[in-house]
Amino acid sequence: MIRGDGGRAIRAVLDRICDKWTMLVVATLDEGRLRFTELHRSIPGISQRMLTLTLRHLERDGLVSRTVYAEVPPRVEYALTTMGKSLIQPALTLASWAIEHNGQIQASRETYDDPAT
Amino acid sequence: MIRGDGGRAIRAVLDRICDKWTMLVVATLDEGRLRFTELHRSIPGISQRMLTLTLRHLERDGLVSRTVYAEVPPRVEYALTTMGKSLIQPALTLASWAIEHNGQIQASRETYDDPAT
DNA sequence: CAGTATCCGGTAGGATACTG
DNA sequence: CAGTATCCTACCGGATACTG
Repeated sequence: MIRGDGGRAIRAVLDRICDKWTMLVVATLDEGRLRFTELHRSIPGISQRMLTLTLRHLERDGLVSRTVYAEVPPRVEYALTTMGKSLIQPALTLASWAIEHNGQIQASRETYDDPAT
Repeated sequence: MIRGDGGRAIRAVLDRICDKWTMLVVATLDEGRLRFTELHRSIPGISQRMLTLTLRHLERDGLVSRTVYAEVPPRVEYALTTMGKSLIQPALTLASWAIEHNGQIQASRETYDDPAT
């Protein structure tokens, strides 16, 4: 199935979720709707710029909803849409694989990098 | 789980499979062991350079095995390792999600990009 | 608070040419 | 056949400063 369309299907997802922050933002929002600053605090290391960009992309793709409240000071809340939530399970499947095989991969790298072998 | 370690687990996979060609190479090798040129032909658009790099990374991570036959002209065969094969299922889960939601995402983008709205 | 604007360095990856 | 070696560019993403 992956190669069925010349890789376009799988690439469609990968292009969407494989940047540095998207999965992390989605995973964070899985715990509930959050404001911009709360997200910023919840994701260590992300810059304002990248958080904004990531959220805009997710909003454009319909994975995240953005709600602006007409208050002073302004309040903006982000939440996963139904489609956004549906991404969590496939992502978890992949995450499980990562956790399960991370040790083996690290070991393989050390062997590969070791000039003595 | 995704955020449990600050996103390191999921990022470990993503960093490994999210470059432009890795998943496609893995998926192609799922159909059987192949030589360099066969892979090159099977994956439209990939350059020799990127195919080599991708294969080296996969080999380093222990996902792909490389067998050199002492012949003239040289023959090199690539195949998925057991761990490499184990990546296929999680990848398929993600691919299914992609195929299932691609239409919805495209629609969302068009709405988002339409200045009339 | 929730962004935008600008600058800037590193790197992914394409094109091309060469080799054991 | 199965790669290296180089060059070159686009763009990802960090740092910083400014704003409704």
